[in-house]
Amino acid sequence: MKKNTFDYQKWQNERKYFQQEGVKKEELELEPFFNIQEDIKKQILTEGDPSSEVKFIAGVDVAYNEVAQRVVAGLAILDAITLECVETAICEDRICFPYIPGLFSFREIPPILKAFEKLRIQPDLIVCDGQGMAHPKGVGMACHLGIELQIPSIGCAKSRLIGEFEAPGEERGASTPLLFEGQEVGKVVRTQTEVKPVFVSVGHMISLETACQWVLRLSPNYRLPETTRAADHLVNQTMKQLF
DNA sequence: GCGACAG
DNA sequence: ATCTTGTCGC
Repeated sequence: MKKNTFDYQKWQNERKYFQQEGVKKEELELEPFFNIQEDIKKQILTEGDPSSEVKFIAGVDVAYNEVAQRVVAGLAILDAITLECVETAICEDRICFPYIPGLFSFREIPPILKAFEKLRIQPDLIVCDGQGMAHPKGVGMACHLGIELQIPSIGCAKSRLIGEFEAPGEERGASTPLLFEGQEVGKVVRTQTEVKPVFVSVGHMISLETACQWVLRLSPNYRLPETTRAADHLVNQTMKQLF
């Protein structure tokens, strides 16, 4: 089996790279990706409170059709005050990377960046449907995207990837630390009373506390932030219509 | 060696 | 992620 030498620039420019090479998940050389994650990790800023400047917030989500090998990445820009969707953007493309826990961002970021290019409004904050620093190497997709775009970002995942935690209180707003190797890498946050909590972690240029405040503010009526819900609806609707 | 494992 | 019916409730 020939080994693939990974070129990040090429990967970003030609998202069909792996598909063209016919690289299977099992024979994928992981070291190059770990090295990229190491570089990204050094750039992560875990402090910041952009709240006063936040006018627009981007929700990000991606839908897949494995059979057709197609992917739809979607962005929903919400007004930070009214939570109304003021702009959307999508990118429909071929799937370029397999799903591998820990390397999730390499699968989702290419089409997401394409969608960002189509945006008229530049958001002041990004909420991702996945982990930030609550990741085996501390570099979840929210970190990767935040670094790539140099925009404050939050990871808000529906389930756990790493770490241990105690269940938070049943009341909306309750939270407990998510611990990994002796460090607090995120928070388990109850966004709705007696509803399964979400996993919040820092992406880039924001503190964990501020990130949790935003997730709560963005989830007044449902378990997930309105940003994620809007983006989710957008990509599912688009994929459905596309078949 | 045996599970666990964001979407 | 996606495959999938009905059903309970506001």
